[in-house]
Amino acid sequence: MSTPQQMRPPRPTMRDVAALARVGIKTVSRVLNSEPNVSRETAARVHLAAAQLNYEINSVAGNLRRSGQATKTVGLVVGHVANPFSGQVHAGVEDVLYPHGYSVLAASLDDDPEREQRLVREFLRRRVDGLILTTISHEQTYLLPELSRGLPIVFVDREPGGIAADAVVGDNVGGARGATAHLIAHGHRRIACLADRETLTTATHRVAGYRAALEEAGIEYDPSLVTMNLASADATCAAVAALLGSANPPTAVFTAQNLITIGGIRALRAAGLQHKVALMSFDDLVLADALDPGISCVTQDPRSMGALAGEKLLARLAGDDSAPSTTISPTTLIARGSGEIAAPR
Amino acid sequence: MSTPQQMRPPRPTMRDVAALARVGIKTVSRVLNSEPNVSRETAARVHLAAAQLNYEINSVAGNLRRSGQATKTVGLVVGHVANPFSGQVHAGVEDVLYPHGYSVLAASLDDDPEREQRLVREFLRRRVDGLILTTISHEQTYLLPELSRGLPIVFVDREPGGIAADAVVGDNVGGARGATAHLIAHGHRRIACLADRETLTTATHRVAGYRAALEEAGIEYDPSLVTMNLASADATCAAVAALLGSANPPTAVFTAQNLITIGGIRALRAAGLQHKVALMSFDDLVLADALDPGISCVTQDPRSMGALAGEKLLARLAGDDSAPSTTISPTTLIARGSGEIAAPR
DNA sequence: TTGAAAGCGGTACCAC
DNA sequence: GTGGTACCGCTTTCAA
Repeated sequence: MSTPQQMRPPRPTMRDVAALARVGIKTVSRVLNSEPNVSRETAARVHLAAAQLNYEINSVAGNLRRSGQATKTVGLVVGHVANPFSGQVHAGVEDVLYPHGYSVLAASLDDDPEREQRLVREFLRRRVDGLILTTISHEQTYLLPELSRGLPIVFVDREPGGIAADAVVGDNVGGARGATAHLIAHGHRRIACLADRETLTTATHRVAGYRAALEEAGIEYDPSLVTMNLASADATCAAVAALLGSANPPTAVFTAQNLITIGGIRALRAAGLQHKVALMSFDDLVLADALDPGISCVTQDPRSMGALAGEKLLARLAGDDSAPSTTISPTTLIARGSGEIAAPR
Repeated sequence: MSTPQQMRPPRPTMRDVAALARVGIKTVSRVLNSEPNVSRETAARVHLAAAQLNYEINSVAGNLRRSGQATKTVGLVVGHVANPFSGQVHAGVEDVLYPHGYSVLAASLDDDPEREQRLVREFLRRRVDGLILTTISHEQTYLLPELSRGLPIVFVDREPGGIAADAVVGDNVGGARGATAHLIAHGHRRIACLADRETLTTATHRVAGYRAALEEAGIEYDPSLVTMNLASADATCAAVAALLGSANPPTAVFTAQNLITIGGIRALRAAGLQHKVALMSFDDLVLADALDPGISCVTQDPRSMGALAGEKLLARLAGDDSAPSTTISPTTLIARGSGEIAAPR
């Protein structure tokens, strides 16, 4: 079998259209790009020829010569395309960039730090005009050459390490503090905190918010109530089960991420304690209101975070060269029942 | 303010690397593409120069001249990137295509039929090597020229209309029949069916499966129990509430899509009937097992559907020119409680 | 082993 | 209004 491409009829080029319309190639270019100074009849002939050949302009070739080799493409790296949070970020980015003619090359880390650099490298080879990144590795100094070259890079959800760059993140400290304070307001003093990997600023900031709330209430910090590096719902379920079975169990639980919340819910239900032990989640879940009790949470707006990141990128693309800034997207507390269970006395 | 691009230091080209390494440009190309017939010392000089300049090869320019102008890019259109189902499909596609060097341009329809053609057109302009599409418009004859040109196109989740092309879909008829038969086996004879827009084959096939199960059991079809064109959870909630309040209400409900299921759950709970009226869902939901009762469902595997679509595309890309085929991905029935509520007698 | 020249499919610039 | 020609950054071809 020979090369498959050779068996296919070749795609028409501008030259083919020009020949059929009996005009110069430059005139075809003018017509198809809606440039001025073409007579109506000539334009009509060109459009007819293009339609007959089913010609579609080749923007890849065009962009090669065009202004500064812009490709009108941006690269988006998210934690995992299958995670609803990532999907919302993607949607927000799309909302903002598509109307401006940008396409989005999307890829996911799959929770694999190795992939981060590989994906970015692939995007650079494709000469994307900008990058929107959710990172997983600890630092991003490998991006320094690109940054100094002026490539717009915006981080979303997680702040970059080792470099100064734009970022859009949720109010991790404030949200966690609010959630914890909410539990304290309902009389709890022994509050467990379950969080993600400590290489992620999202996780460390949420734990920091938790501690801040304790401190403000004058409650002593008990490290045995805090478990970090939880990477799955199952691991969380086991961790919570262990806490509940301990000598001095918590009366409330703060789960600092959506998968972790699922594990926490499972553990409480397995122990039959879902109406006894309070639960506050960081991030919302579908059907969280249909559970009994409903799951109280502080929630971010990932779609708006994606949109904010897209807007920041557009601004940079348009020449904004102000100092890098971090935008903090607010969180909202939603009370549904699980967070309002009072502490026993 | 002048054009921002002009203020940025220009990105180095192969010529810059060649000059610094004092070799010809073709030698740089050979080294960076790991082609044979280059001396070790020359290769070392080139690598050093490339590293000094932070040079990254421009695959866009390269692909312009390279074999058949392949761009190593595929376009993916999904229903909505923010929908977990779409995210899973995306993940499956990525799993298969990335190891083969393809990048994925992803875009979502946002439930807007208008967007479908615009997005496809944009992908064609970018000369993607293939297309994986979840469609929303009723027919896709506009793709005929591309199909006859040999562009690989694989439909996923929903079958194409008016054209013969590869497709990967769930077992909509079989899954719906199984779900309905499950309810019948628990004594139900008045089973409501709530489904999506009738322009979608997924919706019509699921209703067909529902009817097939009734027929097999010798139950007469009652059109008043079937509501189609439900586009949201809220609309479904209202529709179910109306059915429950009618003179001869259903004893069981089959919700034929995940958003519709959410509406159904809300309606049953609002009426306090979640333990009286049985519910079977098409597609699973996060936390469906944590509800009381747990939500029984037939579930597809969207990630595997995405992967199957990716594999079909790879085969076409490799020259497979067999007749278009439709792959049916099986469904699994998961019993959790809501589907096993017996009919009153 | 190496490199000069042509060309991929368009756009920029400048004559006509 | 129209079109020729150089050229974007790379690969291909072919000669040295």
